Amino acid sequence: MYYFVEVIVPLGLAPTFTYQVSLSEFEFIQEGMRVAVPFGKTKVYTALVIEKHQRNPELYQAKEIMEILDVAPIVDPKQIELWRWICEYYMCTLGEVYKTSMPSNLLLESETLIQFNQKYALQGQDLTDSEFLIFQALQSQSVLKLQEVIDILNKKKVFPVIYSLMEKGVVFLQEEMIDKYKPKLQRYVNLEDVFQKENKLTYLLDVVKNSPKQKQLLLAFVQMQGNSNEPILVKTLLSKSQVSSSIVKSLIDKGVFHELYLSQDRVSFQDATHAKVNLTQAQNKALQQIDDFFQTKATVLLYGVTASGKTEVYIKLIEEYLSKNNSGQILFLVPDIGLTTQLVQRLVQYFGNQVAVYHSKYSPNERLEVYNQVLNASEKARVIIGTRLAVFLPFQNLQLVLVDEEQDGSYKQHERAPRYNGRDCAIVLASLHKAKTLLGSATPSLESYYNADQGKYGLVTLDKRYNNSVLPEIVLIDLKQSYKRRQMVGHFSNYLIQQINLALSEGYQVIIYQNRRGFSPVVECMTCGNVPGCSHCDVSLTYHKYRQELRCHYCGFTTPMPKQCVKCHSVDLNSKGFGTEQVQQELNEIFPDKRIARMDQDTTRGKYSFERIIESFQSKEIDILVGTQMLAKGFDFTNVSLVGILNADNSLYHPDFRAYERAFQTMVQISGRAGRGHKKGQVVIQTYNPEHNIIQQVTNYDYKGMYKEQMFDRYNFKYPPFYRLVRITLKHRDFDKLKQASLWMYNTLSKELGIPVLGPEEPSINRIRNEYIRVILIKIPQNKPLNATKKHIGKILKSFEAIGPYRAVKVVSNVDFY
DNA sequence: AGCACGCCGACT
DNA sequence: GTCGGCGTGCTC
Repeated sequence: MYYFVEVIVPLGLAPTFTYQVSLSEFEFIQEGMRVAVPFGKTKVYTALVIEKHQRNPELYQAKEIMEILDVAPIVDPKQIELWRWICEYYMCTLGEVYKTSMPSNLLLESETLIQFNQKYALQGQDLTDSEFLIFQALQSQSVLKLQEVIDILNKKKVFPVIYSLMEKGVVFLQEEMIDKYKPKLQRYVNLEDVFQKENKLTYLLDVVKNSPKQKQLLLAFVQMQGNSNEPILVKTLLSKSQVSSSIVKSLIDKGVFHELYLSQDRVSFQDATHAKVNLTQAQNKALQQIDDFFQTKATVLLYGVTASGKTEVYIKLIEEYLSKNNSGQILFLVPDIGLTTQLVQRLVQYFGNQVAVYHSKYSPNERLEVYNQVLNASEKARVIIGTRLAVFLPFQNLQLVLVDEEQDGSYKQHERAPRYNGRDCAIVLASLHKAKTLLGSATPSLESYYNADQGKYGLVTLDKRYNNSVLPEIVLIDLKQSYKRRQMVGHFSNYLIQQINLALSEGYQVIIYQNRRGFSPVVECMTCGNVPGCSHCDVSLTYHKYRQELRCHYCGFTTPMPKQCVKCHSVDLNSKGFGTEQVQQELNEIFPDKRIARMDQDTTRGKYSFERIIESFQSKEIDILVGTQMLAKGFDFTNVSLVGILNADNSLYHPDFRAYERAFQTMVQISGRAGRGHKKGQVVIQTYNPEHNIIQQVTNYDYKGMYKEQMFDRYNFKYPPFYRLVRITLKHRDFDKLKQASLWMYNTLSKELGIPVLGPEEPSINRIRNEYIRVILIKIPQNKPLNATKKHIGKILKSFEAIGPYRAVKVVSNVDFY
């Protein structure tokens, strides 16, 4: 009898693979366990068992697995179900979902190691030059990595050399899987057993009576230990007792203590302070409505204006669900990492160590620990705060999902497959667990509001700000007029400067929003009009003054700022447009005695730089904060009375059907940072188009007006939520080949699908990293079966691949692209 | 996807 | 001649 397992490998390959196992392995293995499998000629992958069976494959001989890596499943059937939904809906492979789902520590790949064969008798006389170099290297270091061989020989194709060395018996190859997880060990001490008695203190003090420091330490120790007999962490013992570590050492030597190393959770929070949330009447009513809706609906949209106190409602809801079900888990999604810190601090006050955090800036070890806590339904991970990645955690008893700022584009993953939307996956995840989902936003996405409108979601509204604070007043400044009347200093209108002065003099802080980083986007030669562009992409370079360089925002290419025009050598270079860096500089000139900081991608590179800026702003070390749309996220700054939006127009004119919706959302969100304390806030919007509908709707906080108008356009021009979009991107280095290929693709799609297909369009940036780009847009009407249509598209993509000359064209499909 | 293999032009 | 580029086929 033969026994097989069906596995997923972490690659972009559609099929599952069949491996043979022995009877005892077959009996031991459960679905959801990992196995190491040989794959292809050299590789070893961590595969996941999703089925056990006895169907012997007819067309090939199944390989055997190498090793079983788990003793119990680490992935459960509900996760696999979610994965299957994702790969069908977002048109990707199970392997890709598997790969993003697992903490990297659980997905080890083999590394080829070149080992010296100790039995090799000769001294290298029979070797060629290259072979001798390797031989030499192996004398000092008996194991070489593949990359090291490449470096030593200084060439790329090293396998011929290695093979010949193998034949000559000098080396052998070894595939090594390294277990990357290292538990974090911490030093503890405990009393030797002889002292572990009722009256230990008197007994002990006698032992150390001649040493005041040791006495001091022991007193602290006994106090900390109480009656528990548990080991005590040396670090805290030292800080409590205020003595040096040598005292610990001498007590160990005396035989009073013994030391031990215990593994420690990498992330741990303080206990809850047992703070209580007190809801206002409006919040209470909202909570009540949410609960009522959850009786009949799985998903509820909480539409609450900025600073209406949504977070308190969330906290109360979490409290409710935690007490209702004593092993229940709650997932709290946030759009990006920057937001977690503030939120975690708040939630820890209420839920203490039951809070866990999960996002991509966590180290692999930290992520693995949280993964395991969720898998084991640990008390330490009852409330999980995370980014979209957190939908892949192995929930055992998920009761409630919260999605804050549900409209935020960062929920959608663009860069690589699976191109999923965390919000939408969260809703599916919740339904698999029969849990409830609450979407929250001050400016809901049209999609979600539409769903609420249609009765698919419950809709709960909070239209008053917390603490009776009022929505900030919005003042429009007409830039055309202001420039004409010379009421501008740089990019600041006189009015805005005056208001900044006023706010600062009253002790408030100011936020200035400019949605462009760098100093100025374009450098232009005033003599010949030449604009330096990126040599790899079809974009102009952005001037970054601080580093005196030109940078490509698409591929990261940088070059020093030229002193003269590269074309005509004129020195008359001028910059057009402006970014955050220039804004900061202007502010420095206008307000030389104020502390001005900047927050954008350039200043928030490091792991904690984001938090640092936020914290120093909160603690009033900064007077004026300049930033990009990062600032639009739900930060709670209580001391900001004024927000300035320098140029509202550049967000309006994006060639994107969501541009207006987004412009509305960011402007309202940014405005919402003002006046969160007691003083009424003010927002100054500078624009060339004060009459523009979106600007007017922002000024009047007219979400419904915006919704109605935009929905009308979406319907007329066949966009979501009325149509589902699938965007196909084709890329290739050869312009003509790409043109042909995309034409074939367009023709086939539009002929076979019988639904609207647009393109193949040359995007406004038509070359990135030396690859040309074409885009095709497929619009799936509501009355068409979604999955069948996607399958059909998938088939067409397959037949595209089958065409020889087109094979090298990279094709990416992006469902519901944002 | 990622990798090895094999064919081709460009140089030491 | 050798090296690296790139198209092609394959992975249980």
